[in-house]
Amino acid sequence: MPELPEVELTARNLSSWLAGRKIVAAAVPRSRIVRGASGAAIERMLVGRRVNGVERRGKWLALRLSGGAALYAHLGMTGKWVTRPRAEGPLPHERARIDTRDRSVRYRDPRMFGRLVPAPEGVAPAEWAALGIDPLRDGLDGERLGAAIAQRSRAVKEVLLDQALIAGVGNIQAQEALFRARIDPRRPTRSLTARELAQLARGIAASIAHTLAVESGPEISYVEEPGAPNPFLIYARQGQPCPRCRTVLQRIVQAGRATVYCPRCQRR
DNA sequence: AACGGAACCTGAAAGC
DNA sequence: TGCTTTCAGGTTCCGT
Repeated sequence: MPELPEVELTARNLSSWLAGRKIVAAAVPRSRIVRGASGAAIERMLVGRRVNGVERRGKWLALRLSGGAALYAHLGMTGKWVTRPRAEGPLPHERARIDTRDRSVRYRDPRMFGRLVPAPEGVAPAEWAALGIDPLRDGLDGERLGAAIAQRSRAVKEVLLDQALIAGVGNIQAQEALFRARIDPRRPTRSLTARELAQLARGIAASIAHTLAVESGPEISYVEEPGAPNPFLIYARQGQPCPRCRTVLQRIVQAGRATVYCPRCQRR
């Protein structure tokens, strides 16, 4: 279940697998992942084209193709791009495959919340165009963060999940960043001081950098998967002691999503 | 306009 | 053991 760091690592992997190479075959069976187009249309767009590069913005990916075309992709909750030998058969929940002369790249997605959006003329889908500041691509400091979110009255944790404001932060990164910044997730966003906004911007950057460092590799594991380690400071650690002050971490629900926080060292 | 809640899906873990 | 419930890091849509 990917957020900015996992999508960034996916973009790097896809780039190393595909950039500069020609697509010799593609298979995109009909599924709800493909909307507003047919799988066959995606196959036609891909085959014969060269992959110029892979771009990420927020939780979206863009495969830039020769001739000005692009394939936009979102991983949803359970989407994952992996590479396999061309001779290997379809993986469980495989929704697409892209083959070069010497490798096969597969898209797996059990829950099918992901998306594949063809753009033969390169025109980005509305979801891509609507994305806000990307902390990794655009850089984020207290001032820019404040300009994006400061007037909001909703809880800061909920506002951080709005992709139109800050792109790529999801339920884990929001919790981790607020913990690092020592800010209570329930605080009305507009109550944050300039100093706290600066701390939060640093917290977001630090959490993303930490996640990138610990998760990099050709098969990115998501923390909710069976047997996967939890590399996070507080995510899903309710009931455990705070790593900073040993107070028991609490779990609450905000806008239908779980939030874990330390009631002592995250300031109200 | 903004908000909460349900919906979209499957699979694994926890509960009974 | 096996059935039921809950939960999951995604977005979107609908009613208020």
